[in-house]
Amino acid sequence: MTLIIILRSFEGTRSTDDVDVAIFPARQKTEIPKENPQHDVIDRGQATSSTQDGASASPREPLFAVVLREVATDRERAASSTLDGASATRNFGYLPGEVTADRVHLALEHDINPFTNQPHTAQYKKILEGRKTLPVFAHMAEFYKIFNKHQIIIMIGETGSGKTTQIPQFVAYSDLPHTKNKIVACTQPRRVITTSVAERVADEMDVQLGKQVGYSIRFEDMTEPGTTFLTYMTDGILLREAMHDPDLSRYSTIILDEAHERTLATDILMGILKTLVQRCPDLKLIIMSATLDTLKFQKYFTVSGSTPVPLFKVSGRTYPVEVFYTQEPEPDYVEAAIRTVLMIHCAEEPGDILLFLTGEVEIEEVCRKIKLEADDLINFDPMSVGPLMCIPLYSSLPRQHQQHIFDPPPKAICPNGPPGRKVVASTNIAESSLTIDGIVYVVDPGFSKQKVYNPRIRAESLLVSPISKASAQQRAGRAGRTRPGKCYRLYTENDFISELEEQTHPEILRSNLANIVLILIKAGMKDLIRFDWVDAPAPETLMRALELLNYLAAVDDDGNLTALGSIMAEFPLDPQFSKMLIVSPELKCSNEILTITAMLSVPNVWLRPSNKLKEADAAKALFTVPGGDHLMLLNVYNRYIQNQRDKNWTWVHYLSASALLQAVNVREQLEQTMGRFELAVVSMRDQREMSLAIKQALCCGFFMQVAHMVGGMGDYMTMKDNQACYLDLRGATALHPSCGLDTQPEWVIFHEFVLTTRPYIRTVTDVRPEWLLEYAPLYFDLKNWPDGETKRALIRVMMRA
DNA sequence: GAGCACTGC
Repeated sequence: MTLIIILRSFEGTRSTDDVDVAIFPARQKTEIPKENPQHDVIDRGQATSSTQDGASASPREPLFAVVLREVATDRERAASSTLDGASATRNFGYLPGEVTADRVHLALEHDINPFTNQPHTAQYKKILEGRKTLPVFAHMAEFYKIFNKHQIIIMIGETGSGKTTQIPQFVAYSDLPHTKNKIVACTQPRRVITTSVAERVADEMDVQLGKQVGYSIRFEDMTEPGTTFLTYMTDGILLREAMHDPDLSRYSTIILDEAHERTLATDILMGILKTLVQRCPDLKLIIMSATLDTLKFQKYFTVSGSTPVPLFKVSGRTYPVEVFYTQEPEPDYVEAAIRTVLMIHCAEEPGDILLFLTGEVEIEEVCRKIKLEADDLINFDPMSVGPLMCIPLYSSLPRQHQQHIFDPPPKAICPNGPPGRKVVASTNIAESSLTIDGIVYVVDPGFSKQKVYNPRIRAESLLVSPISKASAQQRAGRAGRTRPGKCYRLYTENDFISELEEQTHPEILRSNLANIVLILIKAGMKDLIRFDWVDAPAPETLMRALELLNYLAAVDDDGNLTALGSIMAEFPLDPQFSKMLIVSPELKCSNEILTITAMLSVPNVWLRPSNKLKEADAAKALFTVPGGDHLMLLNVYNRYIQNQRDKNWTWVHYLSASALLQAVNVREQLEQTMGRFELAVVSMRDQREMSLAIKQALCCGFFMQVAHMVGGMGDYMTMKDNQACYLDLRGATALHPSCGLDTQPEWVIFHEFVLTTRPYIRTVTDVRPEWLLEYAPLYFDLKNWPDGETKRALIRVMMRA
């Protein structure tokens, strides 16, 4: 078994990467030092407007019409040598890869849009004037000097430098992708930014969105093949494309933006592109990042022995932020945060406050307390303290509630009274995804919830952990977007310097990689140990991923992709789900499995507002079905469809309308993928038969997420892996209280393992052990199991059969 | 008898 050898070789190189959870030293009280504050002034970029040189051109001649002709003649010249080089001068030197900033300025000032040959609209000039004030714009000449000469560039562009909108346009002028049927791509980690930036750039280039400039995100392709030459896309989309076309041959230049965020997809793309650029000398690559880990990228992309990949730096345009630290560590950051907010409210100039917390419950609690305290202050002294409004912000908050962060601060209570102030208490969503205008003060306790993956128990879980220096800097920066601001860090400067990691651990070191490994194998990269990772994941994580894929029969014992695995890779899902979907037509329940998969792929649909807990639980109980939580999700979805996806209906039943709508979209997309492989969408009439079939399908995908009740007291043992199925109850878990089962079945399949007040399994359905033995004989090969209650139970099941 | 940080295909 080669797979075993591959796995062994992982074991041999093991350097398990346990995530450090350093907690700040405990201590007594907080003081915000007002005198002698520590300054941490954030670089203020200059807004320099570019200067135009005197290169003259007849203003009416369409420039790119000339370019197109020139390129054509260039090709002819190469073919027949009938033309001399003079034409290049006549046509302002527009040759791919040879353009200069002077020429581009000329084109920008021209009356005719070179990309459409239409006269520019009135708004074009107006927008152009704005663009000229962006810091990046002043560095155009420098950019072309580097870009024309090098295949790879690392760009450091701080917040507000304009890199995301301008650099792809600069590239387009140099690559002239439309003249050679190529595309310039710029990836983003998030969908909203992708679409809004594309829209902005289409305006700047004076073209219609979806024509020359477009975007591509899941569920929405706003591009026109043959016309679009600049595409903004999410990194996941490009990764999917790389799976099908490892040469990414459509592209002339690929720009990976926000590389410092180190999303899974961007990390893998960096690995793929590093080898790809060596193979394809015509492909250019720009890595754009906001922080100084660009040196790491530079080192990574520089092939040993050759000259270093050039760095191109443009400073940002933000206002200085003064940073304060506490003199002593804070024993209770929540309490300290409340005190700091109130202190700012009483003592500081008008300006809104952004407070970073870790999760929904904490945020709601803090908002409630701040409101109580602020009301007390007003009652006590209405003439010196203004009203304070505290707004929660986290992603599962319904959209219309999220909108409140844009509300103006409350008005003064009496005509000459002190003005009101707005506090936004937010999760990390406000660190990079959402920008709130008017924030002048940031309160940063220094923690966030972070995903950690423990390959040994195969579980991802969320842990409240200290943030990184980079993250703290990002949070502070949020105070300086509209005017100079202040950031109060609720930890000591010493802790900042010595306790915080430089960067947040990249996602790839904190995730289950089964999905990624399948994509890489499908893209032809079988040798995962030698894959050139920016940061290599723990060998054990890779081993677990390969092992899972092998159990699911997606890869064979030699580590080769099977026919089944090849189809599985096409689904935008974890491999357990795709396996389950692919077998479901045989079990005559693919219609239902599609729905269950969609429901489990979107955020939690159950709303539970803190002031309506009982009502929400009662509403949820109405959806209960005997079979378990998976069938309950199916029931909710079907009722949602029966009720014409009515928002009102979702509201009265305490269901998330947006999550359900997402489920509809996901389901549609999965159904399309099923269709591509002629997997039928079928149902059974008999309800009892059907629920049995659904549970069997669940077993086909999730046989590794089985728990067995031991001891009869509601303690369950999860089967972490063949080796660790001990009687030891330290590993015992329980059904989560949200579970809809009214009994405690002996064998269950669970969707999530959560670590909160204790280990829980959530979203649970009872199954029969004989199905497990039937559908996953490889995994349940008892020869390899240690003795124990679970093994004995399984042997009894075998004997019965 | 609890609590889903945040993205992405």
